[in-house]
Amino acid sequence: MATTIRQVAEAAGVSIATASRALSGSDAVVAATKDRVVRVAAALDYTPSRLARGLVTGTTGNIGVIFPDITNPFYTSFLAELESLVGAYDMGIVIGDSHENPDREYALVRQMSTQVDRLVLTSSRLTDEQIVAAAGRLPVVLANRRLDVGVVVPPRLSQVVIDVDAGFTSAVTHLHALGHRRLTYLDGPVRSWSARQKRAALIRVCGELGLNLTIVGIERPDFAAGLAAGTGLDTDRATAVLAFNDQVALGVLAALRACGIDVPGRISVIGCDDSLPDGLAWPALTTVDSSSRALGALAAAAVLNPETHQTGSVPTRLIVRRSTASAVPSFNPREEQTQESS
Amino acid sequence: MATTIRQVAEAAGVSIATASRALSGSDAVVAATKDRVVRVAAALDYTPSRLARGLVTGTTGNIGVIFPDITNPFYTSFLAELESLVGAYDMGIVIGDSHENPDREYALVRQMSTQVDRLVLTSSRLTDEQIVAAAGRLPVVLANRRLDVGVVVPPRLSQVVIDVDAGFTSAVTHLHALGHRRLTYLDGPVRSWSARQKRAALIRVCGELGLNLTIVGIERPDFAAGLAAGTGLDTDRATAVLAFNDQVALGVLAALRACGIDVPGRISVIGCDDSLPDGLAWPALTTVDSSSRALGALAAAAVLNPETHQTGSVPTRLIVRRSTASAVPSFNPREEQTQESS
DNA sequence: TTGAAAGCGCTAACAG
DNA sequence: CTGTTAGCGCTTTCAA
Repeated sequence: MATTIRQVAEAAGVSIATASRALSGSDAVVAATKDRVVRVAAALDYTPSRLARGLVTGTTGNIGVIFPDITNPFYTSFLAELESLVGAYDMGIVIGDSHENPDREYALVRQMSTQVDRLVLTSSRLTDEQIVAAAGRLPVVLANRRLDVGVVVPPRLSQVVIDVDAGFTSAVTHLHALGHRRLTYLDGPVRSWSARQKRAALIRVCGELGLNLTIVGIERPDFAAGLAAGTGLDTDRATAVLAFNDQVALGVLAALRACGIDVPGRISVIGCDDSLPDGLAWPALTTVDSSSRALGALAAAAVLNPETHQTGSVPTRLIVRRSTASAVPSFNPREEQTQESS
Repeated sequence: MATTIRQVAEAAGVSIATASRALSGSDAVVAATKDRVVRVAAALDYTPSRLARGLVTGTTGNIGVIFPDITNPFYTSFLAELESLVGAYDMGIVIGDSHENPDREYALVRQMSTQVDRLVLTSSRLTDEQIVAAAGRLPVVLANRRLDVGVVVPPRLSQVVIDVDAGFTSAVTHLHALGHRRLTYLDGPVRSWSARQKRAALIRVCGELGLNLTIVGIERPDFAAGLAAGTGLDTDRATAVLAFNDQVALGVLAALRACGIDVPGRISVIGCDDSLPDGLAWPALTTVDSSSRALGALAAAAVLNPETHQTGSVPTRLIVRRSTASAVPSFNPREEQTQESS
């Protein structure tokens, strides 16, 4: 069994209360005693039980983070940033992977709520009601998701998001200026709030500029899905492809390369997120830059300051690289098509 | 405040002991009572406190996992696999990122030891003594690391590793058969046990086959480092490059492509690990396949069975793809060089 | 400045 | 079958 404070107290010849005070740096204990206790504790390799402390103080020193898929680099870098910032206050981090399953996510929320001080829900697949309920148990930070307008936001619920509007507007404007008129969008997960945001922005801008938009659903927003989508791509239907994220765009790039379709000569490709190290994509990928690290930083700030309701938003902007160029003159121009989705 | 078992007991008109028994599925409760308690608990949205339960039972239902760098996909997929397997038993997962810092790692070990049942140390940068000390506090699973021969292994310490020997032997043999005689190796982190293993295997095989080996140290085993190393590569010194992992190899590939150096025409490249989705690398990367997912599965098995000391090892094998080919005849053959390291 | 005692929420003997 | 009681390790009043 591990050393307890009781053993420390006995070895130091003081009461448990005094030992506790000495160890927690209370000023209500004389220096000599304090020193002795601290020394004894070190000698005994004493580590205070977080469980016991948590039970009495009501705070555990842990924060919980839940993802839909921990394999996705978007969440990994989010987590890395959050960890760096929060870890400095020596708080522990409890993680949970919902595997995109709302039921499992809610089970995780309940399980965690008894052992963490605050909860970070990334791209939550829960309903607004469930999220509000969770916020009733403990302070919650919603990341990459916002409650619907009209839902009353509980006091201890913070929301940090990525504002895709500017970036997507630039992306489509950029394509339009290059002469593109038909765009295919590879959409994100069905339950994803951010996917909905991106889709809405896209539909709006394409409508304004008069671009024909084809929306294609994919299974998971990863490289393999992009590869599959890129392989079956109808190059007659569009001269440009925009992907939900960089992983998917990378897959598209690989597929087109394998098919011998030139990028950006025959078709232009745009990604989203900054998850890719510079030089990985070939050709270099034009992308809507939106840092999940920055989102992690925002979440960390909200976590560390749970009393004040926080709202934050990460800006996006277009980074133009090699994968976009002028649209080729259409060989067999078709009649105008209406927007469709799958 | 959250609902406690006491409130459930009162509302159901039973003692808290009975409530506890009913909720934990004990058979020593009559069905009617049990039903009533369970129903009341559900109505009150009761969630048992893991802290309180842990304090009395001595088991928390959590496992701790510590990494040197959670950003590295090697650990991400390790974690994903571990999580799937362990999560099924609804155990929680507490993570810690040591940032390659042994002091921080040991602090994490201590902090975690009071709130998890078992600890998984991946690629630990601790000393053997520290690891043995940790195993004295709680069952430990060492992943991607093994204690030095001669160190007595404590009863509750399991060790799971990747056996790089076969894979690296094949890799060098493969290069040798293609006519390569000069090989550059991009080495892994200084404190890494697995890097030492790979280096040792390489030195041995190169010695046996008579290949000239140049070992180059890199900072972090990631894409950027590979890019840097690839850019400054001395193509006179070697006709083949072997990288510590696929991330680094990918960087080398990108650098050579940018420099207009043909792969595998001018130089062959080999990676390590299976962290890359198929089709990502261009040209397709010949690699020493070693699954970190498989390592995660081994770790999960050891975690779930802590009483029996476990030892496991993931096999490796060479997967030949496009990035390796015959060595070009040397234009300016130099005199034989001896092995060196940097 | 220190100690005694209460109690955080829960489980596990031990009686009844 | 159920209730009473005694803690798990710690912090925090309240007295001394």
